[in-house]
Amino acid sequence: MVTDGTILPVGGPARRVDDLARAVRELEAERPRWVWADAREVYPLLLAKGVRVARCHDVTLTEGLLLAYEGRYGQPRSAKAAHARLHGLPVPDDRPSMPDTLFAPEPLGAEAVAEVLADQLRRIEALPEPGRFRLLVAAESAGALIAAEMGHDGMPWRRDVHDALLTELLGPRPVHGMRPAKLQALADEVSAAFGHPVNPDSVQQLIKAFKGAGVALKTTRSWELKQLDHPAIAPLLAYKELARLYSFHGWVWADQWVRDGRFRAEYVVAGVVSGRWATDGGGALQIPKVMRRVVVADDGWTLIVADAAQLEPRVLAAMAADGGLARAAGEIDLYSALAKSFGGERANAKIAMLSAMYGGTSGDASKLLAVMRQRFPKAYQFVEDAAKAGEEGRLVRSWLGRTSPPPSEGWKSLVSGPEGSRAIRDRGRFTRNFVVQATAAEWALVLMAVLRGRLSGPARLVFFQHDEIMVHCPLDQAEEVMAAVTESAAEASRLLFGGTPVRFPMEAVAVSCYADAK
DNA sequence: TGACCAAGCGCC
DNA sequence: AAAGGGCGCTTGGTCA
Repeated sequence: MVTDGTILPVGGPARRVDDLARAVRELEAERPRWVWADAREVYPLLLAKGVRVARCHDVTLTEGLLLAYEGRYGQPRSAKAAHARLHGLPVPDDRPSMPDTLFAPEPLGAEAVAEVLADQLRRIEALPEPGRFRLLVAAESAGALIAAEMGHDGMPWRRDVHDALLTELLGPRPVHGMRPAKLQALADEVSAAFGHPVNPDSVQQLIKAFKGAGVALKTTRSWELKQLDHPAIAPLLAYKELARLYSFHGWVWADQWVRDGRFRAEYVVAGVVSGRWATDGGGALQIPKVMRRVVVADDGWTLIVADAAQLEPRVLAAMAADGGLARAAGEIDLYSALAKSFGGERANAKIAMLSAMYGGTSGDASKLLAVMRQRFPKAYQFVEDAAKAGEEGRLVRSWLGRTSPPPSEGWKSLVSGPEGSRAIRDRGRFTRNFVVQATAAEWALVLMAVLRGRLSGPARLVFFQHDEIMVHCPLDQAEEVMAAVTESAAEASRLLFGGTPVRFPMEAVAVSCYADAK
């Protein structure tokens, strides 16, 4: 627990404090922007003491953004490393692959952090679009606060409902090392269908067993299995689905991750190169939809759930300033609005957009992409340029300046070899997708930062999944929180794209159970 | 025994 | 319904 530290006011002398949490609480009344080396190390300790802050500048996250922009992706980004670089000293390695050096025993002094901050602000001002990058830094730093708060507050998770659901699907919780009854019954059915014991968790055993039954398989992916006709298929598919539920989000998982009626996830801000969040244990971003019925608001409280509709194509329309696409993106259902350009077929419009953003080539994609190129030339060109940059080994950037990692040495050597064209295509698909995914991620980050600032009283953000948010609040706050969500979406759009005609609809619903949100 | 990889599939 | 970019997480299986 942090009970002492140093506070360095702007322009003033450093002040040692015995009780850092208390000092922060008192100074927070003036709404300062706290600068700290790493929110992940500081903020959970403050939250544990009941202290929350409105704004911060996270030096580590900012250094990561700046290094990537400068083409130095992957260099140590901690405040300590940044300080060492400034002074030409040996740089401590703080990459995730070096866990034992992640938390330096000796923290950086406040004066040194201030020095790194000043350097960062200089580097930001020297960028071609400092205003955009400042917004990115503010949103990323707000994300650090939100991630820590969500980990602290937790999403409501009813263990009794969870247990009932698992028991219904799998049978009662088994003793250690045993399969639940229904899972074992399915495994027995699979073995019976082959006439000998087969472990359905073993790819090797399955492929061998199918080979013995005259069925040649390259993989045991469910979509491949579904095309086969064999008595083992049905129980095997059922087994795979339930086994995943059991091992990923079963009783053992709940023992580890659910306490006091809350699932406390460990989010990793900027854990994905595109700026999406990742998780460090708990799998908060991969909770199966069937588990949503376990997320239930407290008595007298409600869950406000909202997701941004068709966020990525809207982001593309706004970035590319494509008039036609922007007009379609002024509608609630973008794909329906596009349908008439694609022979009246909404599904075709969707394929065309997704193929453009992800680099798809299968099926009807190329024909539909030709239509896209003709009808929405600026949007088409925007993603083509991103793909070309990647294929040529160049960097690409999001709207606010988050920058893709440079190609690896391995890629560069691959390019001239026999696998070269494949490597080039893969890299093009990556950068094509990066500009859209990264900008969508920063839109969502800005939305959350704005929304967090608008929440009052006990309302709390408790869940975030790429383009979807959840707020837990007392019932009588439901209306104001729903309005705040919609207003925050509009504000995020304005902050990123100014007066774009593109709309970013974010309809919020109030439900007592997450499963009722759709 | 532990480290590491591949397969597979959940989410967006 | 999926295609396809990004992830996390578990199991089985191999190798030192």
